[in-house]
Amino acid sequence: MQSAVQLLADIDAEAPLELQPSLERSVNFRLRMAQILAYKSFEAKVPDHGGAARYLGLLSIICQNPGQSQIKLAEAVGLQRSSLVPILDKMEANGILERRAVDGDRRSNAVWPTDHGQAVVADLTAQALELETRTLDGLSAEETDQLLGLMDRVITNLRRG
Amino acid sequence: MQSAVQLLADIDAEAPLELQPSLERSVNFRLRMAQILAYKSFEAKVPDHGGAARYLGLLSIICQNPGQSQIKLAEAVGLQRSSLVPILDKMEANGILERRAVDGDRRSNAVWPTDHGQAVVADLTAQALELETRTLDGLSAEETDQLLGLMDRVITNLRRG
DNA sequence: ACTGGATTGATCGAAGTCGAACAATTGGAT
DNA sequence: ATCCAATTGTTCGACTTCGATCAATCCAGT
Repeated sequence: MQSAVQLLADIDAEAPLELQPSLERSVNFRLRMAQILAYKSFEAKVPDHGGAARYLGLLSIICQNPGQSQIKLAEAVGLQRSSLVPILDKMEANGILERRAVDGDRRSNAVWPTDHGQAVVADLTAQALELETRTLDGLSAEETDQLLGLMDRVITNLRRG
Repeated sequence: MQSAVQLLADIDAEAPLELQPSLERSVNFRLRMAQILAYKSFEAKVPDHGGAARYLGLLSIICQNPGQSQIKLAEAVGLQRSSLVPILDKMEANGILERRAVDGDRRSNAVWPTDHGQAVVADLTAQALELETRTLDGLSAEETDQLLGLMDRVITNLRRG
């Protein structure tokens, strides 16, 4: 059986290029490749909903934790708070979320989903689950659990890094 | 045991924000998070060598497959060929690689590493292996093999997606 | 009550990536 | 030989993210 670790060019190339053998055997390299493929796969097939598809993680957090400040949201998704501003601007303009004033702190905004935003998240989440199903095709329930558990341990290690 | 799947904010936050439960259990979400963490972890600790650290994968390919065209290199690392131009410009200016004329096709460039470029790749590859060791801390050899195998299957699935 | 440092959101410039162009070149069909 | 589509590298404008900075606001210490 051929290793799935080939370079991205292999998708439609004749003579695959090679990496240093030590990199080719690396989990980190696979992480990068899998993430790129998953990202492209998702964005390619999903209606954009005005920027929502790209930031489903963010929007999901907003729905599950309505009323958070922008700074907490930025931290939660690993963006700078300055990067979040135009993203929220766009989603607000598209009627997906609202910025509301916080009483007790006039610096802060509370970010709330609109009804439309909640519907969009539900739709996109369903499509993310479809991608998940495709991603895990052929893996048994036990193997899926193994993979999730091992990835959790890797993530814990990287956090401490 | 607590799940490693928390949002990135948890690194130094008090009250973790939550995702939709279905997303929280997802391999794709973990892929994204792990990749972000690994990327930051690597770039944070490694000397830049004039842009080489960021493009270790590319540089590794160039060393293992010297003389390739820019278009093949771009495909191999998943970049547009237009995006590769300033990257190669910079590395060429820093003496890490060369663009040589190809006899038989005057449109094409052959990209070759310099001696210095090869030394840089060796150095960076060693540091990538260190990150790999940290990433896999606590995993047995069998578990590491399991993880690599499962990720290969996931990647194969994503390719077909 | 006041002051100084911290926090929040916003703004700006720099850098990276993409996609649509473009010029030069190649190769195939006639 | 000649034309026309495809290929290669490049340039350009749009968009995204970051880091530094700013104004407004909050809060702790006095």
